[in-house]
Amino acid sequence: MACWLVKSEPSAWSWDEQVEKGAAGEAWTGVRNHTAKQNLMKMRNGERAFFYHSNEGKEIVGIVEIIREAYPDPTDASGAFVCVDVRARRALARPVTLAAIKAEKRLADMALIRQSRLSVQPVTAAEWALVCKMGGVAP
DNA sequence: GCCAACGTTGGC
DNA sequence: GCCAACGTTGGC
Repeated sequence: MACWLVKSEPSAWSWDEQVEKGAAGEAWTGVRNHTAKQNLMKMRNGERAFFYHSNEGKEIVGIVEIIREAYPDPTDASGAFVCVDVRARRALARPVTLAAIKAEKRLADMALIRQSRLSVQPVTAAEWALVCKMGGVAP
């Protein structure tokens, strides 16, 4: 199973808002980048993604699960982009900050660092396991 | 099809 | 608020 990381500015959509949606989840809309779209298209039901707060916080705060695979983004009038539905699974016991990720050599190749502007990105199994460990949750 | 100008993201 | 990275647009 592939692992992912999705970014959101908490002022636009926060982890707390995601948690409030509960098991029903919410559409992950607003992606307007083709590389990010490609990644959305690859997501499969049941896969997990880290929920990262950009700008404010700059840390991974939780884990979401894909509950609906890619479909046309209702917020995109052009019809070119897609969204998926995700539901919150659990918060990290300790958020993993960007600074902590940068300080960890084994995470130097994370897309979060190498492609800082990409809002939907793949995470390797090794990266997933390590970030979970740093965050105090089971992989 | 190239490339300069411009806009956006996101860290600092 | 600044700026680097990078995607997009539009003139040629």
